[in-house]
Amino acid sequence: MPDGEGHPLPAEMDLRTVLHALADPLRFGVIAQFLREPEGTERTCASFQLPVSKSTTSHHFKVMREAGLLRMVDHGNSRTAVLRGKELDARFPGLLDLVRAE
Amino acid sequence: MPDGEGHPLPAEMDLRTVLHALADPLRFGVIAQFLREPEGTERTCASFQLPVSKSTTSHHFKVMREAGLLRMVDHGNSRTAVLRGKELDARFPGLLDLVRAE
DNA sequence: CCGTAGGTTCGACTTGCATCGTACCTCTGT
DNA sequence: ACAGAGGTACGATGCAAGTCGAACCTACGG
Repeated sequence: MPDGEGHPLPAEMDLRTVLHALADPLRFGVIAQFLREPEGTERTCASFQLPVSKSTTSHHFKVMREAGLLRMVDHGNSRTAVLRGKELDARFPGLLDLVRAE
Repeated sequence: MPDGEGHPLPAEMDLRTVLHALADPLRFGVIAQFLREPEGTERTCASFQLPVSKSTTSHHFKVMREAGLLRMVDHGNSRTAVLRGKELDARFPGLLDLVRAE
């Protein structure tokens, strides 16, 4: 599957979709972990060691990707996820700060 | 039922609970309508004329109340809902601005 | 060339949430 | 005293979302 789709432009991002993505405890935790690391940090999905199966992990990352929270980067061997920090700050100012403050 | 419970203190408010409450289209619409009116505006649940039954409307207002978004005020005859604007701005700065900007 | 690691997809199951109807409560106005 | 308006509580139902296992794909390393 080519990277291709699943990465909305900032203008296409829907606040309710983003809020729904963040409302799940596992997904919220992933975003919160990204915010504790330097801007632009890349991590594999597996590195979070979520307490669910591999397919469920993939599902959650798909939800976050389609909401616009993450960008999946293909590195040949392993794909990595990156928080779309600057784009989210521009589209939804203050939102990530709220997550960070938690 | 006395007003009593169901009104968390700002410190007790949970961001994920609030995000979940806002993720629903009907509830999001209610909060958005409050934001288009003057601070402190009181409205009955029925005044929103949500396209659902009376019991479902009550359910949605309960979710918003327990999340801390609204305060129900008993006026003898009819109870009214008020957006907890200042408290939310203090606890989750920028959150209501995001809803307002939508 | 094959095994392994990291992800995705698919179908099935299960839990959660929105929804409804009904019954009930509390005030108000008549 | 009673009827109606506005809300709440409860049980049941239907659909969406989270979860899983199994199969598959791609790239890398031995």
